[in-house]
Formats: sequence, structure tokens, C-alpha cells
Amino acid sequence: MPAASPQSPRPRSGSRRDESARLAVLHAADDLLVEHGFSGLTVEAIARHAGVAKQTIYRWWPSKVEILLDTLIEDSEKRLPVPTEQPPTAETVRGYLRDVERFLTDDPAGKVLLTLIAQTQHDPATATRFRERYLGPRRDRERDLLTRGIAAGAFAPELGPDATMDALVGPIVYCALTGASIPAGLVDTLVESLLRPRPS
Amino acid sequence: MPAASPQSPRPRSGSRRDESARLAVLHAADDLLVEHGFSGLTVEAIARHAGVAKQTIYRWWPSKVEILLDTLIEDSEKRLPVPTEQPPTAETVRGYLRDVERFLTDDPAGKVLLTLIAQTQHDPATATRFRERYLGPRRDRERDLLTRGIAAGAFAPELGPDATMDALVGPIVYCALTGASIPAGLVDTLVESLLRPRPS
Amino acid sequence: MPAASPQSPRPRSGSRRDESARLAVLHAADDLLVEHGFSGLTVEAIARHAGVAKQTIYRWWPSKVEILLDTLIEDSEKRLPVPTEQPPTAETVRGYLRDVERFLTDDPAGKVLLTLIAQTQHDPATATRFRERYLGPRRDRERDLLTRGIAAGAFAPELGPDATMDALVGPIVYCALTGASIPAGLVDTLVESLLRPRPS
Amino acid sequence: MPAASPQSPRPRSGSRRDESARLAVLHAADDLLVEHGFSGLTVEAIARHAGVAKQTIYRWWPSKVEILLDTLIEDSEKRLPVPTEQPPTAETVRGYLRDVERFLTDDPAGKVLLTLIAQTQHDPATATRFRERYLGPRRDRERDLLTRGIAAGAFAPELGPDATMDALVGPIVYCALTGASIPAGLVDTLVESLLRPRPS
DNA sequence: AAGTAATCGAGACGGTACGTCATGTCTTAGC
DNA sequence: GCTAAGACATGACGTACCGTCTCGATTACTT
Repeated sequence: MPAASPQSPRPRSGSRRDESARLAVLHAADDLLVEHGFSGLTVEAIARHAGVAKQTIYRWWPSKVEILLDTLIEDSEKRLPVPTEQPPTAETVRGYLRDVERFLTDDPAGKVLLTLIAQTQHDPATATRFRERYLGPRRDRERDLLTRGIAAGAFAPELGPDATMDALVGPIVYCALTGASIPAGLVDTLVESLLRPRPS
Repeated sequence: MPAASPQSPRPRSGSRRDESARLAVLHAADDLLVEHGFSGLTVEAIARHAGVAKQTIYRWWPSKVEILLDTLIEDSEKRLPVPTEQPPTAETVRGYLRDVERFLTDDPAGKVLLTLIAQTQHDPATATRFRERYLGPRRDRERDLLTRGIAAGAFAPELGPDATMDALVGPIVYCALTGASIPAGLVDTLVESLLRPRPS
Repeated sequence: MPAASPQSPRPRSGSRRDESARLAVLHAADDLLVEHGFSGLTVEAIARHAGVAKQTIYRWWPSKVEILLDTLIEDSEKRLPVPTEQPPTAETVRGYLRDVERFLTDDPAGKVLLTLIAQTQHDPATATRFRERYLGPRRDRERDLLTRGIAAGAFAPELGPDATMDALVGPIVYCALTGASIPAGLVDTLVESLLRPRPS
Repeated sequence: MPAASPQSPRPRSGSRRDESARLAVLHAADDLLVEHGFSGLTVEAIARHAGVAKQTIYRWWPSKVEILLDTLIEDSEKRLPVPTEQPPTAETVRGYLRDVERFLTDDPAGKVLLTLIAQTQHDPATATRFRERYLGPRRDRERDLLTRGIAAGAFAPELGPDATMDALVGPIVYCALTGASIPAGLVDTLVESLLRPRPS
């Protein structure tokens, strides 16, 4: 559904930031990315699609990457939360990895994530912002998850928490990036082999 | 080193394809990618840098992605060959993974590989060509490597050869993509945990 | 003198059409035509010379021919008006023909006229536009001039007004096109022979 | 009819100039001019159309204008000869003017003539060559025609022979250039008014 | 008869200009 | 003060021709 419908034009806002314009932009960006890919995601197209002036976009976002970061952060807070159970078990981690798998393959927001990972390769500024606003904070919570599990004796990975997380998530992201379907049993085997759960 | 020096103009070749022009383009593309990133990699810049007419590029390459594919294929044949030892051992695979690590972190051609993986997320045509020309053939040889090792009893992974390869390579690529340094011990642990080498 | 001097950049105009850009383009086109001929009159050169973006030209003019038409119409309204005296005499027509002669040989805008006549031979679309915007309206006023003179009994041409006008103007244009100087007495003889003035 | 038919390729010529290639080029130029106008008359199109290599054209003609000059000269020698009757009468001149009218309006070669007149406005080199090779020689014969008629007492123009010729031919060319049909009675009136034939 | 030279087709080459598109900055005018 | 609208300079896109060049085959003059 297009963000801007002709029959109900968004009322002009006046002097404070227009929340409906903000949402229209985020949704338009999402729609365009899914429909036409990153190449079709031009600022002009977003503006047209959102029924918003280009300048309104440039006023609030320094680049279209930041728009995508905004949508990604909002969406993945909701649909890919890092588990906070106390204490976490191997099953907790396994569930999270399955969520990551589902997010990357089925959720439109997963496409945003993959697109941003891709864009970090093309532009160092994107890389920095992506780490600062998404990867870093998420990794903090992931690290905490593993650390608490280890402390509770739920599992005992050979590697440190960060390296373990890379080893667990890396294959899933890699399959998603290369367009391969995630092999059945991959997540289970990764958890068994790398996390080394302790029998409860 | 620039491919075209003003004082010694490349001799016009005549009616057959000009090999020196081809090399100048490949080197210019490589240089520009490393120096200025993918955004600085415009066809016009390549042409300027290589001392070549734009049309010469469009005559032989349908897009700048194909230029990068050409450089990647030539470079990774030379500097990242899939081992062909008979029979392969766990050590063979470990060595290959270390080569992948080195290729991605130290070799300029590694940047080309990461860039192309990224570009596949932005453009489906690139994804197809990248799989056809690079990923597919390489994966065939990698699968063969694992299959032969399993047959020889050198290792016994839980997963099938393709999934095992994804699980081994995925973390390395993921770290490279996110700009993280590859954790010490990662390769060793992956091999031990996922490949499950048999004592010889 | 170039239309755009670096030390005094044209102020950006904003959301309405930039009149100074329009004039800069018209003058640049004129200058380039006179200095370098029609071959030197590329859109890129006009843009460079006028200190204007190519897109600004394409936004307002569908082709460089329309630019020339604009300059021609503005200039020939000013410097080659069709006489409107009431009633016109043979002397009025003779004066107009001398103005045509002077316009074609001495005025820079005359070169624009000759260039456009030439371009109509190369491009049917130009021919149509040239007739619609220049030749037609002018011929209407010329026809009116002759018709009024005939009605007033000032002259009595054998041919109809249009044919008479062709017979009077044709030789002047032909000489200008072939680069020949207009022969002395040509205008007088044409008026005497073809217009057949009545003694007052 | 195309100059080069696929089923009967022109035999390669060998060491002397290939007459059939020359004719193929001239015909292709003519065809392309008539069909697609001067803009469609590119050297590459001529070469393609004539089944000839571009270099073959550049070997023998310095520019496409010279190709057109060649066709024009050959055609107008045949189909628009300057009368050589001794002595010429007013009727001779009238007949020649009618031939000019027919040539410009009905003959494909007339389009070549108009195109070249046009091109002289765009390129001074063309102007020079056109005068040297076409206009000059033809005017010499036209001048001779009038001079002989005057000497024989057949007519007595007010103006000199050159100016008279301009006054006679100018209107016809002007009408042809502007795409107007030549008005009925124009030629007759021009002859009567400007040539002033003497009763025999 | 062999060697030389000129011609031909084909087409690659370094260029210039084309007309289109998206970028990010700016101004105007309405709310 | 924010908005929609949109003009603007910039610069890359991919295409079409330009005029020069080199190739290998073909043919005719020269010795």
C-alpha cells in the first residue's frame, strides 16, 4: 500500500517536525527497496512516493542510508529482539539464531539489513554509521547473552563470546547474502558444535 | 602505478582486440576500487585512468561489474586456488581457510570479492552473473575437495559438503564484511568443531 | 565578453525560472554561433559559456534550434520590424528591403536567420517550427503591408502579395546565402520592376 | 534499390580504384539523404549502406560534403544543363528557369543542391568548395548565356548579368528553401519584369 | 614467376557530444 | 518554522559518430 494516498492528503504540519512525513518517508523507502531494489531507491523516488519534498528528506536525514538505518532499527527492535531471559540456555540461543534466519529470509526488514551490510562495502561512512547505530549495540546485547549463559554454565564455547557469535551468525548471513537457502540442520549443528551446551 | 604513462603512449593495436587496453582497464578498475571505493569506480574514471576511450570499455564489458569479475577471476585463480591435493586432509582445508582469511584481509583482490558480494545485494543481474562466473565454479571445486576428504576418511563433518563449506567460510566472510578482524583461533576451532578431523 | 564572469556569480534564483540564466544562454548561443559557426554551437559549449548546467538548457529548450529561434525572434522584432505606416508607399517597402539587406549582411542576428534557414534543410522538425514561429508570423505582417499599399494605390504588383514578397526578398536572401555581396541597385530595380509604384 | 545486395557481393577490386565502390557510395549517399535527411547522412551509414569500409570513403573523399558535391555535379550536368543555344532568347532563359524550378521541386538531386546550400551556412570550408566546384562554374555559364542574349538584342535587363541572374533564380531557390510551392506565374513575371525581352 | 604496392572489407581505437538521470543546495510561497 | 514545489550546478550514465589506425586478403603492375 502506498504511503501517500491522493484522496487523503497529509495535512500540512506547520512549525514542528511532521511525524506523518517521517513515517511516509520510512515506509516509502521500505516499499521501494523491496519493490525495485537498492538502485530504485533514489531520494527523488522516495520523495515522490511519500508525497514529500526532497528538501524535507535532506533536512532530517543526511543520506538515504540513514533512512534505511532508521527503518532497520525500528523493525529489528520489534521483530528480532535479542533474548533477555535470565538465565539463557542453549535453547535460547538456538531460538535467536532461528529468528535471525527467519528475519533474513522472510522479513522485508531482512532485506534492509542485507542491503546495509552491502552498502558498508561501498562506502566507509556507511560502515561507520552502521556499526555505531546497529551492529555495535546489537553485538553488545548478544555478547551479554552469551556471557550470562556461560556464567550460568548453560554452554561452554571454545572461543570467546564475540568470536562465537561471529561463528554462529556468520554462516546464516553468508547464505542469505549469496542467495542460498539456509541448509536444514545448519543452526542445530552450529549450536551443538560451537556453543557446546552442557546437559542440564 | 598508473597503467598509462603519457610519455609512452600505448601503440594502437589495429584490427584485433588490444590486450594492453584490456589490462589497463582491469588495473585501473582495481586501483580505483582500492583507492576511492566502489562509488569512485565510475566507467568514466576507469577510462580516464586507463587512458582508454569509454566506448572501448563498453565494447568489451557490459557493465563495470563484469570488469571486476574479470579481475577477481584472474586474481583468485592465481592467489586463492582451491587445493587439489590427493587425498586432502583436515590440514589441507585449514590451509585453504587461512588463505581465504589472508585473501580477504590483505589482498587487494579480496576487496574486489567483498565489493561484488555487496553488489549482488543491490542488483539481481549482478547476483546471477557472480554466481555463474565465480561462486558456482569455486563451490564446485570446494565441494569436490570436501567430498574427496570424506571419502578418504580424513574428516567426517556432520553436515553435507555444501553446508559445511558455508559454515566454515561464512564466519570469515562475515567478519571481513563487518570490518572486524578475524578472531585468533577462529579457523582452528571451525575446523575442529565442524570438520571433525579423524586422527590419522 | 563571456556571459558569466567568475568573480560575480549569478545569484541562484530559487523556485522560479531564472531570467539571468535564460539570457546567459541566449547570449552564449549567439556568441558561439558568430565566433565558431554552427558546428561550434554544441549544447555543452553553450552551457559552459553561459555558466549554466546542461540540464537547465534541456529543461527549457527542446533543442538548440529553439534557442536560436528565441534569439532570432527577439532580435528581429527589435532590429527588423515590418513597417506599419498607414498607408505604406513604395518607399516604405524599399526601406524594409534595405533593412533586410542590412540585417542579413551586417547584423549578427542575420547570421542566426541564415543558419536557421539552413537548418530547416537538414531537419524537417526545424522547418516546421521555423515556419510556425518566425516565417509565418512575419509573412503575415509582410502580406498585410503589401495589401494595404495596393489598396491605397501606392503600387500595383503583377503577382499576388505572397509571390511578390518572395520575388522581392528571395534575391536578397539568395545572395546572402551564397556569400555574394548584394549588387548595388538590386533593391531599387526589384521595387521598380516588381512592385510597380504608381506616381503619387 | 540498395547499392549492395547480399547475394552478389561486389568482387574485391585489387590494386586500382574500385569504380563499383565509388558508385555504391554515391548512390548510398543520395538514398540516405532523400530517405533520412542530412542528419541520417553519416559516414558510417553510407559505408553500411554501400557495403563499403569506412576507410574506403575516407581514402577518396575528404568529407561527406564532397560526396554530395560529386553526385550533384554529375546529376546537374545531366538534368539541369545551362542552355547553349546561339543566340539565346528570352524563351531560352524562361525554359532554364522552369528547369531550375523542376529540378528543385521534383528531382532528388534538387534536394542535394538545397542541402549543400544549407551546409555552406554551417561550415565555411563547404562554402568555399561549393562555390569553387558548383556555383562558380555554373554562374560562368549563366553569365555567358545572358551576355550573349543581351548582345543579340534578345533582352535588355536593367541590372548586370550577375545581378539579373540572382534576381531571377533567387526567388525560386528561396521558395524551395522555405518549403513553399513556387507560385504560378512567378517565372513568367520575373522574366517579363527583370529580363525585359525585346519583341523579335 | 615472384615480388611489390595499392586497394578493399572489417573493425578496434581515442575522442566529442548527445540527451537523461540523480545528487544535494537553494529560493519561493503557503500554512 | 516547517512544508511542497521545483530550479539550479554538477557529474555519470550509455549511445552514436567522428576520423585514424592496423589487419589480412585480393589483385594488378613491375621486374
